[in-house]
Order: sequence, then C-alpha cells, then structure tokens
Amino acid sequence: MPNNQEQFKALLRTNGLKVTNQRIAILEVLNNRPGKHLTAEEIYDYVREEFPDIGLATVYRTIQLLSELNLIDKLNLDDGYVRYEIGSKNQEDSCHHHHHLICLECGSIYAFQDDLLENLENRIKETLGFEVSDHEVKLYGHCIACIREEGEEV
Amino acid sequence: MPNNQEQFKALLRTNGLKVTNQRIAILEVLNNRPGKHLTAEEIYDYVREEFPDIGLATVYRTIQLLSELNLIDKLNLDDGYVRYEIGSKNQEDSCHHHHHLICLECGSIYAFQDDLLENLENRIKETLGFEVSDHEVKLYGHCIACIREEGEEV
DNA sequence: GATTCAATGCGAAAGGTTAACAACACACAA
DNA sequence: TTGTGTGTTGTTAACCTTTCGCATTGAATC
Repeated sequence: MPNNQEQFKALLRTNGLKVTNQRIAILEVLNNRPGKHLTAEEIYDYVREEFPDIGLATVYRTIQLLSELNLIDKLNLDDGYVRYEIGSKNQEDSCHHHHHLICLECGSIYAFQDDLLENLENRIKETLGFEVSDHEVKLYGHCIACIREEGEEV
Repeated sequence: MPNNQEQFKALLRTNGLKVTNQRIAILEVLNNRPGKHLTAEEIYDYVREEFPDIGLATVYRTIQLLSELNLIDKLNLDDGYVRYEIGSKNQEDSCHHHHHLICLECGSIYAFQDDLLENLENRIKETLGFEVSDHEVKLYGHCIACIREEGEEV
C-alpha cells in the first residue's frame, strides 16, 4: 500500500528522522505480509532479496524504530526469537484488541479480535486501583487442522 | 512447607529421577517466596546462601525440570530475563486463572485470578474449532502507588 | 554543490541460556 | 555395609539473538 508508505515517510520527517531506502524496504516486507509473524532474521532474508547489501544491524535498528512508532507489533513466543507483524490498525489507539491463538502442534498462529477484556480492566481499576493501558493475550492449544489429523490417524 | 517437599520427592521417584539436595534447595527457594517472580540468576544467588558450591547450570536444569513437572510457572516480561514462581495451585489442572498486572513505572507485579476467559475460550472453540488448553494474560499499566505519587508531584 | 549530522554496514561484544564431559552421588541389590 | 550402575552435578566453553562502536556513507537543507 503506497498510502501506508507515504504516511511512513511523513511520520519519519515529522520526527526529524531521515527517509532511507532501507527503512522503506523493511516496512514493505512487513506491509506485504499482513498476519505473518516474522523474526528479525526472516525480515533480513526478505529485504536482502531486493537489497543485498543491507546489514543485519540496520534491520534490528529499523524494527525498533517501527515498534516505537507503533507501526508494527511485537510477539514473543518464548522460542528464542522475537517476531514482528504489521500493525493491524495503524497508529490508532483503539488497536488493543488483537490477540493470538498459537497451535502447540504445528506452530501456526491465528489472530482474533475481542474486547472482552474491557470489562475486566474496568473491574481491576475499581477493585485494585490499577490502571491498565495495554495488554497481551496468548492462547495456546490445538488448531482445527491438527485436531482433524489426529482423528484420521486412528 | 514440608508437605510440598515430600510431594516433590515422591514425584521425582515415580518419574525415575533422583532426589538431590540441589533440587530440594531450589524448590525451597521458590516455595518460600510465593508470588515472587525470580530470574534464574536470583534463584542462583538465593540457593548459594545455603549451597555455595552449586553450579548455575544446575539451577537452569532444575528450573526446566520443575517447569515440566508443572510445579513452577514461567513469566516472560520481555526484559531479557525469564522469571519463575511457585505454582499457585500445585499440579491441579484448574490453575489456568492466574494472570499478571505489570506496572510500567515501578515494575512491580500483581497477580489476579479470573475465569473470564472461559467464555471466550468456549466461543473460540465453537467459531474457529481451536481448542484452547492454556493461556497467558499480561496487563500493563500503572499501579495505584505510582498513580498516587504522580498526584503528589504537582 | 557544500555542509552537516543522522543512518548504515561491518565486525566485535554482550548476555542469558544450553551443551559437553569428567567426576560425583543417589538408589538398589548383595 | 559395600559394590555397581546410572542419573546428576560443576566447570567450562559454546551458542545464538541482539546490541554496540566506529568509520563511512548518504539524506536534508541552504
């Protein structure tokens, strides 16, 4: 989406940052793969297809930048890699309802939307005085494809 | 709690594992600090008070063992350390309702119990066919103490 | 085009965690 | 109690993702 790219350029400039080909290319890698959760190394590999001389450190630095600008979301599955995906609702502050289903067998990741936690967060504010500003929900289990496979194996 | 310790010893034996002083000591460190979320290094430091010659690798190995036996819970705050705490309801499979509130200012961690997610998990099973077996919920925000401090600073 | 300073690429370092392996000690039997 | 076998430990080095330092490059501005 060129719109997204122009927004990114403008965002960089308004923050006193420079627009570079590397930054554009890295954003595009993520932007062209919505719903994919890429590790830094995977992003590095994809970017090098069109930008062979880019350095891994630049990828890490840009990822951090994109994360601070709230353009991408971080996902940690505790497998030694941090993964990143393009933000589902870019830089709107109503983007707190994006959760993940993680299949323990095949590793595939599904996203789902839910605002069930708002009630909970209100209750927490009332009972504990704790003001929730963000949350992260990961649900582990078995996806429908793996459940079906198990049935067939009998 | 010596009860807990005897259970642990029995659990080791029934799994063909050996009861060692190191393993007992590490479990006790966590057992004596319910609600505390200790890093491997912190556990290492506490154990060495009574067991100066223990090796760091043994701590890591035992942590993994205790985790596989479902005696301790893992908590990853994405700060470079994995933290561990004694399981709130040991090895009962009704222990899925233990979540965390994490203060972004002072870093303190509060636990809270909630079964609100059961509805959600049932709905996911019905709509997506995904069978949730475990979940992890982290709520980030500002604790009541930090909110009060901010008020005083005016 | 010249200037400036942020951004890049390279290499090395950091830092938590794991692997290798010889020495040790728990469990069980005699 | 002594002996035997195998799981466990401690030490050290390696692993692997991520970050740092620094010289060089290139974007932005005039």
